[in-house]
Amino acid sequence: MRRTKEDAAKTREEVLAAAAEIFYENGVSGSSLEKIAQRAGVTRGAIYWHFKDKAEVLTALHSEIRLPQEAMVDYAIEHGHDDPLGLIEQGTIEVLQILVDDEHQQRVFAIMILGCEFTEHLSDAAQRIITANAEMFGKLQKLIEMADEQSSLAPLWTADSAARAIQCSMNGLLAEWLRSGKSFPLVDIGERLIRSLIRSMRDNEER
Amino acid sequence: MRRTKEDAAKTREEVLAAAAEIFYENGVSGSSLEKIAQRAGVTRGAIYWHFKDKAEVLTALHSEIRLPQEAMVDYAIEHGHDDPLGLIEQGTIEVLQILVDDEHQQRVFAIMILGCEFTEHLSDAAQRIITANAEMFGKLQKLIEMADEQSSLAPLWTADSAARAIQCSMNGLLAEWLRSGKSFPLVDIGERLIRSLIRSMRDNEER
DNA sequence: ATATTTACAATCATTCATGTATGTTTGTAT
DNA sequence: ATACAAACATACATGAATGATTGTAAATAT
Repeated sequence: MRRTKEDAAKTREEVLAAAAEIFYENGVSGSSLEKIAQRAGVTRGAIYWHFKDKAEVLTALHSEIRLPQEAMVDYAIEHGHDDPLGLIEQGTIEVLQILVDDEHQQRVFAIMILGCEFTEHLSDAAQRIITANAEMFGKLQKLIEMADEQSSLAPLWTADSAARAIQCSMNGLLAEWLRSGKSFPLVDIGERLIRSLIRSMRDNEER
Repeated sequence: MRRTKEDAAKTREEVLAAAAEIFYENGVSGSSLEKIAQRAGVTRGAIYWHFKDKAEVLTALHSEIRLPQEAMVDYAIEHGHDDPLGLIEQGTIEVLQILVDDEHQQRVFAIMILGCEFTEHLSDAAQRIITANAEMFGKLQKLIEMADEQSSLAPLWTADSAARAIQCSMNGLLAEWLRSGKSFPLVDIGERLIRSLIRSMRDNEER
């Protein structure tokens, strides 16, 4: 049995780590505190000691994550960088590189962004979403391959990466619009975004 | 009491419409069939007559939605359009315009994309996500305003729209990467995407 | 050395959604 | 006119998760 402050802090961290895994696997609503406790090697009593309820475990997970982008953006605002756009570009890439190596951050982000309602009982629905997305991607890819054969695809892009980029930005656009309560003009932003993307995908002097 | 085939089909549709609303408001896991039944003006018995369980209601909602993009993409593949990239651009904008006017589609998309785990008990966690996103957006906007004052922002963009576009594509990138099980190189795609965006935001002959 | 608090474990009662089983009414076929 | 099945409503049993309470061993304060 553990008693010291350090041990208590350790079990707290273990509970949070277990919660991230369980939430990621079963979704937040699909995860019981009992499962989390088992994964962490404790009982529910331990969880209730450190946290009020499941919601507080979730907010603890969320507050644990410090968006690296924020620090970067704050720095840029304070120092008045001479090339803000270049800073955004560079910072974004660095953030992505850091994220790729941090599994825990990935899980917490997934829980936050996707909600992760991939319960066993709803797995077929989740599966349909995934396959539908995959089909969409395949068709997009074929279309862009046609453009490539007509030599109208810029050398920066491949058919695969271009299709992926379009898919990502489109779904991101929809998700942000819906999440924000439709607080910005969808068509307006979407038009600029897709137009910029497509323009960069055309061979520069082509048209 | 209703008995004819048409009446039965009507209640089925009413159940689906109610389910979309309840799912959208409470999240899938947070919605009981009882609540859906009440909203639809029937009892749970009616739902269990038309559907096996909650999962089947969800898949019915999902299969109801026909992605307009798919029809467009299929058409393009069959007909071999001479400008595939232009077709994608145009088609995307049209899809967005249609979506803006269809509340039901918006709800179903929100359920599918976001998962919508915004239960009452988790509302503070959801709130934190929203506010964190809003803060990120504000800082991004400020940064881009700085670029604008240095006259390095292309006329196509405003600080607001540019910040929104970056936010959308970044979150979309992360979401797709996580949802697809990390099936594509995040940094690679992200670098091309953000680079294309930033380039289109710079004043053309500036650098 | 003793008291008190910490950090849990174990138990219990309650709620709540689910699934199923059965009842009831009405359309429809014969 | 009667029989049967469709389209539900009602009632009940089950199980699972929750929150609360209680117990307890060790750490820490005095």
